[in-house]
Amino acid sequence: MAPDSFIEEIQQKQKIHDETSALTRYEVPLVTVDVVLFTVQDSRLKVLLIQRKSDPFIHSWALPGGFIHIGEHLVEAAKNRLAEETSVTDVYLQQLRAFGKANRDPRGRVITVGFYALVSAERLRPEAHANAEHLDWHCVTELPELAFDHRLIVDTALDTLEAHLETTPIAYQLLPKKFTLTELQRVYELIKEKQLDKRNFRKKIMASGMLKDTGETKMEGYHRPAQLYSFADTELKVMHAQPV
Amino acid sequence: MAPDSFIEEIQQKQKIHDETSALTRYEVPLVTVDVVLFTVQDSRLKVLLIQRKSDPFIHSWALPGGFIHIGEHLVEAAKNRLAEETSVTDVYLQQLRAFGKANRDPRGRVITVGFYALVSAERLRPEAHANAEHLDWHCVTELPELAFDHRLIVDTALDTLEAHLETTPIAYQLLPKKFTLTELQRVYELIKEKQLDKRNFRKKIMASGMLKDTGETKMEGYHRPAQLYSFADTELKVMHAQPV
DNA sequence: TGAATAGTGTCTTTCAGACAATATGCC
DNA sequence: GGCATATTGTCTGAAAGACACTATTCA
Repeated sequence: MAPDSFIEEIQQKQKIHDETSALTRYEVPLVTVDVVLFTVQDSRLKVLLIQRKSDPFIHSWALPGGFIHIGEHLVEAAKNRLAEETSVTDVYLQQLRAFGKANRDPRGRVITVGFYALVSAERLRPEAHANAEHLDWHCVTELPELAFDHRLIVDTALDTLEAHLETTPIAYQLLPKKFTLTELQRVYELIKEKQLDKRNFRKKIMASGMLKDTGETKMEGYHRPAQLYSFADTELKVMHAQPV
Repeated sequence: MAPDSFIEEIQQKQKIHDETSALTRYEVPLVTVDVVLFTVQDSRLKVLLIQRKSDPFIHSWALPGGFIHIGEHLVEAAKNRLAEETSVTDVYLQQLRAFGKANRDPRGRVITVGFYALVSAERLRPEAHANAEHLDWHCVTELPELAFDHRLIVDTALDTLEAHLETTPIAYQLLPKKFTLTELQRVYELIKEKQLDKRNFRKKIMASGMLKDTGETKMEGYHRPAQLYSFADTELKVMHAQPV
């Protein structure tokens, strides 16, 4: 091979233009993060999806995410890619696991670290949607076909979320700061996908000591107003800094 | 820069000699797998560690593991690196999660996917130790200082193992095919780090339907022989192929 | 007073945990 | 018989689950 064309080829390879060139350049697996962001809207559990603008899977829906930069901790990478792609910040983030089937990305070898995130509808800035035509919330029960193995990641997130619900006070991450017991029960019912008994639910929640009565009430419609509660442990409210 | 030296430099960069050159070559995070291999020996829960022969952390103890090859699924990579470094094969493998603090490897940006593995002492070939002077089992209660963030990975593995013990029949992975109820109870006690009541333990285990009475007995010492059991679900005995 | 949701208590069943005596084998 | 471990059942307390009526607000 002539030195000139060889240099050219090498120089070409050395330059990263976009995701695809990064993928073909190296002989090592690349690493991305993908975030399954949940919220509750209109009494439905929803996931934020982005419609892809490029191949592969052009026009398909996919999870927000992207490549990890060289100096970023994993959680930071997840936060940053989510913020860049969706303008959503200050979410509760938890790692699921790594997803690394050798053929999960047709462009090359890409391992992704999946996260789930929770955000309450009230914390969502409407601007996040304004500039992003190809970004939308989808009910977890009516998901479109997803790009890559993102369906597996979403399903893993749903299972993990349900398991965490029983062991960790995370449901409030999907609610406003002050909420009624009925609203809290709705969140549990949506995640567990089954109806719960009102008396048993309240008995259990109140016994757990998670909640603090704010003394305020909430009127909505022509009926008895409901007590408003907040989560008792303010320590738990700060974003969970997990070791990664 | 003269073309010749440029080509030379590029060619140099293109060649991966060892882990360190791979680490300095790329501007992207690299990915490894690390395996926390547990076994029960002499009534102790032990972890397999390797003494490092090179910097960083030279002479420190570390988990078996290594770089993921371009075509390997994650689990395959874990199996292969474990086999290469320790000659141990046919283990039960389960992913923990990705560990990716930006500074966890002083050589550069390395993200590792942690696994835990279970192997029964009887399945361990003695040869695995013969050729490997720098490879040894360590009691989980008396671990030396570990390289990198491997202590965090081991602690995560212990927590995960304990959690899985309650939800999945995995304890038999640490036992011979046929075992006594007392032996099974020892495994539970070692992992949970507390003593269990013999009657309550047997009641629960037998109620779960996990076990099958082999009809055989085991004599050991001058006392009543114990019944030998095996795990009932042969499906569960095959190595668990998880989606990655 | 009618409509709509908030709020509350009892009974039953199930599961976890404390607890001790008998059985079997070999010396 | 003595020794060592295997094997077995009852009682109690806690938590989960089934179940129905009263309270409050406004039109």
